[in-house]
Amino acid sequence: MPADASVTRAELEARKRVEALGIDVDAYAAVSNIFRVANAVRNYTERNLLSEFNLSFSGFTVLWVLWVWGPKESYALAEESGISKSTLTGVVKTLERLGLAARRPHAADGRRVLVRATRKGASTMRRIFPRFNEVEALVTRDLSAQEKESLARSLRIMLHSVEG
Amino acid sequence: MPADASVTRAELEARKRVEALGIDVDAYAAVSNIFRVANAVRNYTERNLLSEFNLSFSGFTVLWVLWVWGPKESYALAEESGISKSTLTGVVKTLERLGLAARRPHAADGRRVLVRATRKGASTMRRIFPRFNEVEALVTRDLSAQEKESLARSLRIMLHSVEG
DNA sequence: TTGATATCGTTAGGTTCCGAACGATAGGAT
DNA sequence: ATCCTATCGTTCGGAACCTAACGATATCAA
Repeated sequence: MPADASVTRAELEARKRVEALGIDVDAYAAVSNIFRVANAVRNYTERNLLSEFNLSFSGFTVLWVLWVWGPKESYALAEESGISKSTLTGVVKTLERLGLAARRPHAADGRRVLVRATRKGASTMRRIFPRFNEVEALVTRDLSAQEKESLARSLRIMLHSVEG
Repeated sequence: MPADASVTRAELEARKRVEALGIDVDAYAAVSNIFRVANAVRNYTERNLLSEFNLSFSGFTVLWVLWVWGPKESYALAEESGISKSTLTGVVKTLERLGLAARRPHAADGRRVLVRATRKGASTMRRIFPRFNEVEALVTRDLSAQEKESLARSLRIMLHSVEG
């Protein structure tokens, strides 16, 4: 059975409601479906994988960034993780409580703090990430390699537009 | 100047870190960029548009659903908005405080509650939605119509995979 | 009619999340 | 040396967010 790519009932209803307003329907369809998918994958992952490790999606993301980039200052870590620095304070506290991350003062600048993944944090990521990627593979299983690449490419272009 | 669709430095770093783990890189690239874009657009919209109306992104989404579908029971409203029913209770409280939504008991079933957009809620949506769509158009401005359609199509396929 | 079971929305408890305000530190300028 | 300003991470207050548990209502069987 081929995968279903038909427009959902919700989308049709929405279009009917706004079609008199001079709306860019293609832009609406693209963006609204990004939110739907992001939401669905996030919830799925939190329930079926991250809860096992007492990690929130943000906690996972922050730990992931530390794992990939190595120790990072708070501001840059928040930026890269897509959360505010005040939120980061709380998330890092939780990671510290779980023994997955640690803080240390900057050698030369008393204001700054360096956050790093602990050995336990790194080994946890090595266990989680392959399973996270299994979810990524699962949710993209009905896309061809070419479709996946095209999807990623379009999203990178959008990222450039919204961040620029 | 053509839009930039090159792989970001963050992505390259991530690939280096995980390439020994037998990872599906195409799936990773597709999914991780969905999160990045969703996050960026959400934050951008909350700061530059919704804050003007004291609305959170969830508040906007719930009100949007009510506007499009008409009165809805709590469970269905939560489902369609992509949040849990307990979260919905709080969001609807906020919308009621703002005078944008109202609750009424179900005629035949004492357990159920119907939520609807007020007149003020509807008029607020008529003001917000065109501007929200402007943001959608902005963030997709460097995609062709065909690329936008293809993007939405791929996302619908993914939604089907993760929700099925 | 009563009792067991299911369903609906809310509450409870705890984490995440944000912007704004705050202290502490840094780095110039004079 | 001492201001002035900028920057860093934290705290604060309030909303959003989840799961689990709860009361109220509904449903159906005995």
